[in-house]
Amino acid sequence: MNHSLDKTFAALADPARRTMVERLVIGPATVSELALPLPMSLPAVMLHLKVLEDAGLVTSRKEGRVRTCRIEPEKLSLAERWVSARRIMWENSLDGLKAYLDGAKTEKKK
Amino acid sequence: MNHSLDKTFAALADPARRTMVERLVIGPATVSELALPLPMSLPAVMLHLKVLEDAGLVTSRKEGRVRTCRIEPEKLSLAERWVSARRIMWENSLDGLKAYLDGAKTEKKK
DNA sequence: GAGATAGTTAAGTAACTGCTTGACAGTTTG
DNA sequence: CAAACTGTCAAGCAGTTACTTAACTATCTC
Repeated sequence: MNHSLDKTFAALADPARRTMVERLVIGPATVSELALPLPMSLPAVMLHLKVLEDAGLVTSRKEGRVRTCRIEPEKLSLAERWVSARRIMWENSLDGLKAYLDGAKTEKKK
Repeated sequence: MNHSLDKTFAALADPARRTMVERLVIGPATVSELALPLPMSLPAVMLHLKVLEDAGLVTSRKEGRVRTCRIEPEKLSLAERWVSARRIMWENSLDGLKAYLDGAKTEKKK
């Protein structure tokens, strides 16, 4: 469980991989399409793809000589839920409540 | 901007650091308190704390001989927003729409 | 079947991470 | 002041990450 979050967050920590994810949320893409905007060699892109697949964020299938990649959004929302749960916990804490109220006050001042 | 996300996600990719964050959303804590559940030396915890501070997820202040750490939730919600924006994009894509409808169907079957 | 296309493997390298132990510094407390 | 407490610095080490280039395989297209 935690191990899964490790890999998900680690995968998202790299700008090249986030760029790949940003492309894939629009729809499936080939390896070359993913590589297009990235300033690196194809083998390097393959390694990033492997990291994303290992994290379960992306799956791919090879048909003929083309590998088509698509996003796997469950791991994405797993990460989202972890973060939002912590933010909510913080909002329910005294520390967070105070900061929230202060924030609301300065918001009004605007 | 992207650089900030790099550090935030990288910081969250480590279980020790997530444990520290989980402690801090409850309220401020000292370095020793953060170290208590972690299976490592104090200097190691300091390094993790440095990573969290570098990412802007945590701030700390030393009073006397005690360093008190507290969470800084803005970076947390920055990461949250990046992920949720991508999930929403995916849901609006044909790929995501299809998967969503399929999901709703299997959900009904239950 | 020759050549272009799309991807893969291998080998090597430079930099970064995550830890350790040991020595040390500043701050209370008895 | 001496001892205990809380944290910090430094050196060093093992393992991982993020690439590179070069060579290769498999698949289409003409």
